[in-house]
Amino acid sequence: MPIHNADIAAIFEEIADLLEIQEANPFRIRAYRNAARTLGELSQDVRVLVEKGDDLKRLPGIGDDLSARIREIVATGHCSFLERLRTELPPAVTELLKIPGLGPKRVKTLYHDLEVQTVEQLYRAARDGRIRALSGFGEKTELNILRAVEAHVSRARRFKLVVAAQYAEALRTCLAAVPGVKQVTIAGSFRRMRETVGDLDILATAMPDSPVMRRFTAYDEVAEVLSAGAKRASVMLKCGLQVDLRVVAEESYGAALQYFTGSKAHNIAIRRIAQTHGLKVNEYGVYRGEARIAGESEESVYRAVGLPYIPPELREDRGEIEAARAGRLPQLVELADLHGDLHVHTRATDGRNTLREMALAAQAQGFEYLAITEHSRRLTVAHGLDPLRLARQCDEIDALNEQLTGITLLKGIEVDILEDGSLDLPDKVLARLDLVVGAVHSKFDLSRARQTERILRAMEHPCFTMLAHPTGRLIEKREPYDVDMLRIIRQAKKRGCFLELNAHPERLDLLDTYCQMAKEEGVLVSINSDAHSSFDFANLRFGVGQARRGWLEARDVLNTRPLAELRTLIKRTMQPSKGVLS
DNA sequence: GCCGTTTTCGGCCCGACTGTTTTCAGTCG
Repeated sequence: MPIHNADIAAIFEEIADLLEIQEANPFRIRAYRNAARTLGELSQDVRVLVEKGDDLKRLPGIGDDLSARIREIVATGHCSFLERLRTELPPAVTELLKIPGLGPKRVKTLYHDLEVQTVEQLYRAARDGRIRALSGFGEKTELNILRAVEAHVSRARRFKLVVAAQYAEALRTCLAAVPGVKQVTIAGSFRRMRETVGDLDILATAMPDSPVMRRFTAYDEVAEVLSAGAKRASVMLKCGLQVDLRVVAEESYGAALQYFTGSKAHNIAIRRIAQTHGLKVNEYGVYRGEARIAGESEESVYRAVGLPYIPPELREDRGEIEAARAGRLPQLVELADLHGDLHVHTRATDGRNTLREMALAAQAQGFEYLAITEHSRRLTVAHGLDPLRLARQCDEIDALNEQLTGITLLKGIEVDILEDGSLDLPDKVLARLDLVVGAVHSKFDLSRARQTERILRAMEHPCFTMLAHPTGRLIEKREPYDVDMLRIIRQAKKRGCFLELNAHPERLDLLDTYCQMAKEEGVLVSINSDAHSSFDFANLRFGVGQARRGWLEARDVLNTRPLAELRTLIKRTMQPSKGVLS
């Protein structure tokens, strides 16, 4: 079985866990974790790099030792260092580190004094009252462990951004109304527009006597108060979402926002830079010795360490700091840059609104064009269009375009890509359309090679304009299908066609790293709503967020183009030489 | 174990809260 980046990352994580329990040098542990992170986010296959003889030490956080370990893992499929560690400690104990409240010190004590190796053994030890007797533990800790194990078994999940947004907005409104509160901002991964969030981080500025903390812990959706101090509190909502509130004085707002937005890796990198300038950055400000020199705004924090403002979506320590330093930060795309939407449905198939309703809703968004792209006949569950029904819809669109002013409907289709890579409608039918969006809706489990060939072949079709939701994943529901995205992106470049970034909050597919890849290869991405109702245009903000996380600028996005330019770009994807279009 | 605007050696982000202890270690974000 070929070794994937994720396999190597998992090995390094396990090594870090075991070293941690052995109380190894913390910086050595961090080195393994950093390397695991680097590999986990790498868009290229490390195995391929190794086989090509590339120098792995080019990768951040990979030096002599770790590159040798990677080579060993790629060559043999296992890591002798990890195997040696496993003889010293049972591998199952690393599972204990995942229990909130248990760190390496406590896990080590539990293992040595009570021979606890597994979560089940931990549960029994806590239930039987054996943990409270250990030095450094007490009754309260034992109870907390018991509850943490119960919660762990029921598995704390991540929340889709759109779901977290509902809780976040309600809480923000509630807290903003508390006396003495000045500003309330949702920070954390929510502000960075990650596709899912593990918890909500809320920042408030307030007068010292404001009852904001009390109101927060007494909020009626709170199931449990996890911790509560003067400056910080954590609660668990009834829905299972953890919320942390941090309260700071107004003068510290920028520093606290920067700190609380993260990511952790980004903040560590920023603080390290601050050190080289003889500065200290914390959530209250930027300090030279005792003197506070910045912190009222995020801009001031970045300026103090010699950097321009970095947008939250970029703060992942994935090259944004180097880009900032070099003055090469992207001018990220914004919702207002979009001129239209190239993927929506109507009542003709599985949408809820009529053509006219969708057109008017798009116009209300300020759009200049809207492509109607129904499902094709193979997708019977969605009542997909056959050639006759599609022809009728095209006539309807032509007629409606005569009546509408200020918005143009484009005739399209979301045509199924069949298992062999052919398209689900005859060439002559496709040739009448303004654009053809191809999508995989079946046979998700093909091998990587066959799935990739299937899509590449579909893209060869002379009418093919755009690949919809390129990996097919549904967040928290369905894994992406296995494809070689680099090959698909390069094929798109060769063919001059486009990739969709589907803004549906359950899809958000392309992933951010693939957006970056598309940009680097010079392939335009279209941010589409895949709207099935007139309300769904609201989801475009999530798509734009994902695009920003992928470093996309307005010029990297197809549907920021005015209609005339869009038509020219689409026309270029057509290949009349193949005869289909004549 | 990595890395270099002070460094090829000696550093490596920083503070809040909890619980157990009685001045602080452990954990978390």
